[in-house]
Amino acid sequence: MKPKYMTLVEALESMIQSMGKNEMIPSERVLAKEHNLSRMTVRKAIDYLVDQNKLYRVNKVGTFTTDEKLYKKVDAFSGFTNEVRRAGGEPSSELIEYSLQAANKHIAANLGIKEGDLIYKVIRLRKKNGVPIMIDEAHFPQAIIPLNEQVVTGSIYDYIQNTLGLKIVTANQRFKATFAKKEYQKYLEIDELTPVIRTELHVYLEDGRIFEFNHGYINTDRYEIVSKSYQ
Amino acid sequence: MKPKYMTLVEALESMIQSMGKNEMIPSERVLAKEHNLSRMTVRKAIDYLVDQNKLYRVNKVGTFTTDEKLYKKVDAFSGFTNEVRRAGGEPSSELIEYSLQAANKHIAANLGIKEGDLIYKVIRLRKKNGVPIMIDEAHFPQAIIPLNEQVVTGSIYDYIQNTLGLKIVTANQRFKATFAKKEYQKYLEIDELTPVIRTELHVYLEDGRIFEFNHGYINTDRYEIVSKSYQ
DNA sequence: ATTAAAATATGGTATATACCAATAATTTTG
DNA sequence: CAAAATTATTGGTATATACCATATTTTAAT
Repeated sequence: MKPKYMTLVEALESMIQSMGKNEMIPSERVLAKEHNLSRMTVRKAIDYLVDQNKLYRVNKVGTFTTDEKLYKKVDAFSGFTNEVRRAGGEPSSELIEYSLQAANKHIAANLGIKEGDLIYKVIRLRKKNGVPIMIDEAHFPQAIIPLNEQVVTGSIYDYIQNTLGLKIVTANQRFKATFAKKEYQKYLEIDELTPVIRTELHVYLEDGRIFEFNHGYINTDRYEIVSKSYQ
Repeated sequence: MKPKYMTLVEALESMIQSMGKNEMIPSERVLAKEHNLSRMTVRKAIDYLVDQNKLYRVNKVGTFTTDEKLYKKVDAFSGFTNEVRRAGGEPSSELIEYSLQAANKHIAANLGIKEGDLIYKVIRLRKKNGVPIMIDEAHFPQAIIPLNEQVVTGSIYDYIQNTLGLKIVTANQRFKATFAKKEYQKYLEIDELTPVIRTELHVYLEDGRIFEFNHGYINTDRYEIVSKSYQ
């Protein structure tokens, strides 16, 4: 059974969708009355959306929409599928390429394996609610992650954690502004003059082995990278 | 007057400090009784710490400490000067503009203040080892951060923390690929076709007030953004 | 029309209470 | 001693209520 505040979150999300930026939403008391909820429950729903950067509050004035688009959390890495889902979206991916090949020097160095060792190369176009957001080339050492075509069309991270029982502990990510490869521009629905963020990602297992080396191109008009840091 | 849940947050923080990782803290009901608070107030304090990744909950079991110490080190926000220094570089900055002005609608919304409130606008070219890396426009509400020209040429963060005695707790940052403003291109030593990463930064004080809204342009050929995340 | 006072609305905090569902500890049963 | 049943404990959700301090709007006075 879905909690009531979650139902309200969804209602508010679609309301926000149809609003401009920095517009005020109805007050907590009004929302409570409209939805037959207590104000505390309404606050919980709003808390949820404030945490997601979709709303912000101004004390004694009101609660307003942000210019939030899609965003990517940097501080807790869980794979594209889970990240999009957590942000309240419906993730999907289109498989562009899937092959088993020998690692070249560059890939081998980034995975900490020997040149010539077998790796799976997986190129996927990632979408949120059907909208292309990023395209990425992932490389997995066959010796650690035995893939097959069925797994590749789903969430590889769920497979690694649940089926293989491996524990993912850290991810190092680098960001750089650049242009996308020509052959990727059509997938991302951009032209040759649209800058993108290129990510480079190394993901580690508990024992320190790298099981994924990934580089991707993000259309930041559709998917902004967000990071939250604490002191 | 400090809210009660904040007092509990502090008490819990020092408790966490003396505990190991993945250790269970007392239950909400016990904490409520011990501190003469209602359980809802205790939950609010725990919510705060969960959001900061210092605690995590397991439904029907308990609330536990994380291995946050490591995480904090990597992702802690400390301003450009300290960040460059930590990376082993020599930071410096060139003051491009410094003025006191009335906040326009956009700036006011981002700082959570009223349109027309006075803010300091500080534009600086940031360098690492004398090489221009990024340029940023920072905005500080005068009511919170009283600046002067001398402070602006040094580390504003050191001034805020040491002289004003304010506590910086969180920073939200967003990244987007774009091009730099024309007048900034010469400072960054790039041409009009070099993509940059645009950052947008909100920095928060302990009481939730935003004391800095900042947007900057990074020459990622010289300065890549790196993030490390834990699961 | 301007100014001043009053009323209203807002988010922020805090309490007390209640029930749920699943886990973990305890007790009972065989 | 082992298995099963019971009980206590846990976080999750939800309501109703109350008061605060300030921003905004409305009304009244000048």
